[in-house]
This record gives sequence, C-alpha cells and structure tokens, in this order.
Amino acid sequence: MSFVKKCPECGSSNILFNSEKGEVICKACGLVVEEKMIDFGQEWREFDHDQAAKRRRTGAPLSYTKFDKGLGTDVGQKGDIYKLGSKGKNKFFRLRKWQYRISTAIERNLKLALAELKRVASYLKLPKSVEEESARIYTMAVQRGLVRGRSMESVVAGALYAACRRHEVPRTLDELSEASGIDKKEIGRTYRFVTRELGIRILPSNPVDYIPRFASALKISAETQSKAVEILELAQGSELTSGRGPTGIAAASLYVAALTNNEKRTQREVADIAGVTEVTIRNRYKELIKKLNLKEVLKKVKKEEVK
DNA sequence: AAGACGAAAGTGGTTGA
DNA sequence: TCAACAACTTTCGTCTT
Repeated sequence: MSFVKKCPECGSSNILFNSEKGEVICKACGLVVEEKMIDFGQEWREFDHDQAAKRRRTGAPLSYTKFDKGLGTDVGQKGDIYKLGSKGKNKFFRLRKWQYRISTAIERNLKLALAELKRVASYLKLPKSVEEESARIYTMAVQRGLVRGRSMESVVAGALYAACRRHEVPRTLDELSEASGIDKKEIGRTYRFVTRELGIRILPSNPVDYIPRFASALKISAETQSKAVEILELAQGSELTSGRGPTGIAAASLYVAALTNNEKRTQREVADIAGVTEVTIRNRYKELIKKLNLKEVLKKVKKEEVK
C-alpha cells in the first residue's frame, strides 16, 4: 500500500510500517509519513471454493474522492426521522452532533475540498481516473499540512492540474482557472509547490495531447488534425519544441495544418481556443515555416499559379 | 474593414552567482 | 537574495486581401 520509500522530512530511508496502527513512521525523525492506512490483508483463510465464497466480502470500491475513502457511515440527514418519537429525535440529533464533533479538522477539510474537487472535475469533464488521482494528491497534501497558509480551493485546483498532466489529458491553466475561479498564477504556484513537496514527477506535457481538443473546438476535420500532429512531430524532430510553451506550439501547427488544407481559421480563433495570443502563434508559425519550409512554400507557389 | 504582421515595452518565473 | 534572461503577453501601428 505504501509507496513511500524515504522520509520526506529528513531523507532517511529508515521507514517503519506499523500495520496495526496503519501508520508509516520515520524512525529517524519521528515524522508520521502516512496515517489511517487500511489493512488490505485477509484475516481469514479459505480452503476451498465454497469457503472462499462465504468468507470473502467486499463493499463499494475504495475511493479517494470520498473524504473517508468511502468507508464511513453518516448519521442520516433526512428520511426516517418522522418515524421516531420525540425521544428518538433527540437521540438522533445528539448522534449527529457527536459525529460532527468527532470529525477531525482534516476530515472536515477533506470533505469540503473533495466536494469542490468533484465540482471542478465534472465542470471540465475530466475522466474518473484523473479525479481519483487528484483526490489522492490532495489527500496527501492535507496529511502533510501543505494546505496551511493556502486556500483550499487553490490546492484543489493544483492537485487537479497535476493529475491532468500525469494522465496526459492536459488542461490549460486558463481552463482550470475558469472552472475553479482561482487566479491562474495562484494555481501555478500551488501546483509547483505541491508537486515539489510530494515529490511527484511530472513529465513536460506533450503538445500533441492538446491537438484533438483544440481541433474539435475549432471544428477542424480529422485529416487536418492528423496533419497537425504530423507537423508537430517534424517540429519536435528539429528541436523547435524545447523550452516553448506546449500550447503555443500545438496551436501553431494546427493553424498551419488548417491553412495548408484549405480549412483556414484566423489566428485570433486559434489563439482564443488555445489560450495564447496571436503573437505567440505567429512566432511559432514563423519558426515552423522556416524549418519545414517545403510545405508552405509549395502552397504559396500553387496559389500563385492559380492566379 | 478585417485579418495578418511586426516592433517595443512589460510581466512572471527560472537560473546562477 | 538579486540581477540577467528567455518565453510570452499587451499594445499599437502598418501592410495585405
């Protein structure tokens, strides 16, 4: 269950896993690396198929998108209250109160945060796997106290962004910003902070991943789209992509592809969708036709022949 | 008149001393 | 901690279709 090999605090690899308490502790500095873990081991034995069927049991899948990983039970909020007498009602409310008190600060935080996370994720139509991943990241961040001093929402957005990147379904910071209502810079900052602190390795995002989304937003045909990918790969071959913003490159190759396939879109349109400025597209575009001159030159020649 | 192009100045983040 | 730096943006004026 535990992926932790080294203590994030002191770097010591002297990590102790206490399965009874469900905790991972660093022996060198005493930091509790992870807690409230779940013991996945079987506590029964099975000798044949019948016994296995009887003794095995399972419930809803564990999910990080539930604040208690789907294991908790709430005292209900509505429903059968009317069946209870006044005594029963009092008891009922007392129980609710207790549950509320028992919840630690972390759990309450998680509950709120994961609600927010779900909202943003569904707004962006992110796949379930990304939602899970970001919930996991957020949970780890809370356990390490990384949220302190930062707004909950911004950490949620940062976790989502990181999860998107890891699953290669990149969303731009602008989109995240629009969905969560957090400033773009703030998201970027917390994203970097959280990934650094948690030691999450993110590969630089690949411009190709952006193409399909931009293309469909611009209603560009499939042929042009694959043309764009082609161009993009050529560009990557000639070192045009390193150090540049991936969205700019994706946008520019899409623009060029649309141009050569007579599906012209204005720079403005492409720029808006990709979340970059026309200028950036122009710069990338210039580099593209310079390095891969053949295509564009040919196109121009053809046009002049028509004239 | 809209879109494409380019120059210049400004912004936020990274890097190296 | 600070200055240099690269990438990108904003703004604005000019050129092309």
